[in-house]
Amino acid sequence: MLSSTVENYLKSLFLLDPRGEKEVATGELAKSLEVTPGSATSMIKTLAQAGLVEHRRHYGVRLTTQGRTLAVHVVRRHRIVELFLVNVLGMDWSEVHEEAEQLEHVVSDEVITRMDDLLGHPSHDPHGDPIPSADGTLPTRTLQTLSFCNEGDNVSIARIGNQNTEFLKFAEDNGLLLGRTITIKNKNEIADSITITTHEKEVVLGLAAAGKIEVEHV
Amino acid sequence: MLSSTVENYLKSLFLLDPRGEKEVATGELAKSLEVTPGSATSMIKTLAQAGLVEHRRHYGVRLTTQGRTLAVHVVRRHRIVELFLVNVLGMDWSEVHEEAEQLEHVVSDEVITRMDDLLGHPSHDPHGDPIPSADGTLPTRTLQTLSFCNEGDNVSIARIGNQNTEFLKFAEDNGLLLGRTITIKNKNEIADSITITTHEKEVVLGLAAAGKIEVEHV
DNA sequence: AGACTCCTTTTGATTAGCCAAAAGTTTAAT
DNA sequence: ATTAAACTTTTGGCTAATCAAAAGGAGTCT
Repeated sequence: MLSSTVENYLKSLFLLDPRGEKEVATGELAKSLEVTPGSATSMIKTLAQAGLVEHRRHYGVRLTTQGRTLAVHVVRRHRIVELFLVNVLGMDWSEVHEEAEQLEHVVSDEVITRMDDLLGHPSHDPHGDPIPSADGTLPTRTLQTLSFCNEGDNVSIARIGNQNTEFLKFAEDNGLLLGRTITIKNKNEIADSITITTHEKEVVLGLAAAGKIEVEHV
Repeated sequence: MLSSTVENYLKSLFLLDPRGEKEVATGELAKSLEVTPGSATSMIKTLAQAGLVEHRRHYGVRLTTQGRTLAVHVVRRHRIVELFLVNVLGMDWSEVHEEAEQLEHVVSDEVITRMDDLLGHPSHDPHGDPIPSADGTLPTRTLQTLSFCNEGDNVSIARIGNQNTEFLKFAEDNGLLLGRTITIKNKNEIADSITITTHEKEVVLGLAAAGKIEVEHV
């Protein structure tokens, strides 16, 4: 059995590079796990030893096929648990991330399978992130961030790429919910802001925040 | 936050002495946690330091009020999770103990409260063990073990005091389910056995096994 | 090339838990 | 009153994971 720590390192590596396209820098990994770079280096060595990552000293680290498979399963557990907490236990999507962060390391495959059945084999979690299937395949969608949309675009919200509770509460309060259709009223690169309308409401976002919201054209 | 290890020590102390009547021996505690006596001794010191237990060297250890409160909450989490896994996810009562053993350390109070609501504030878990309420009170019942019953007694099964999967499967296969009414057909102290009937079936049990089954007279 | 900056890696320490085995206590038995 | 048996505690050592701080690479700018 993998320790929670190892699972978290693998998960972070996966989330920092879901396609396995690049090498992840030690510092980037360390930051995402909130450990010092030295800690990350030594864990990378351990993971490399175990064949879960490939490490080129001073350049970066990349999941092996084996490591990626394990990482995907952690992510699957996380996302199914999140959706379960929202759909079955009625929790708020803004508060389930932390909880799932713990549960992902202890729920058995048996439980995950049953939750998945009960939920009807969902393809996405409450934040719009894809749920890997049991065999490790990931549904793909081509999304665009809100910050790249242009004035007049009509788009539907597909994913919120920020798990921060405050951010999610803000989104919820302003009608920025998955599936909602919104219109880009104004975009101002200089002012670094974007104005959108959803139903009646008008909301102004900074472009950094808008970069965390992904949409599909309708 | 308490570590899982500390929670397990507290829980074991509670289960070995639910009423807080006696001092628990180091060896007994060590055996129940499957650690060496030396490990138990050193953890006992840590717990005593933290004010969670009282320790009389060479005599035994006992939960303080504070320690007991924490232990009861761990037990509450465990039992609610068990019932949830059975009633909501449809798992078999024989397989939920191990799962709950892990989950009890990570599920938040929020989740436990919601599970409890969904389950309708149950008083007992799938094995007939009482579920402490959120304020720490335990429902009490006066039960008798099957091994103390006499020929001709008509009793209803109230609790199975053995979490072993094999044992629970055996019980299930032989109709020894909570709430079932059974009749004691024969008891033979010399042969160390007891014969009972449930519906049509006749089952013979050793007295040790019968000692793990608790019943209520009807 | 030399110097500088920004990373990464190494080193040395720390903490929680665990074990094996030595040393110490208690109790019971002669 | 000794001795033995059974148990508990202590000691020393191990592993996983962490951090702080020193040392080491890589790339950049002059």
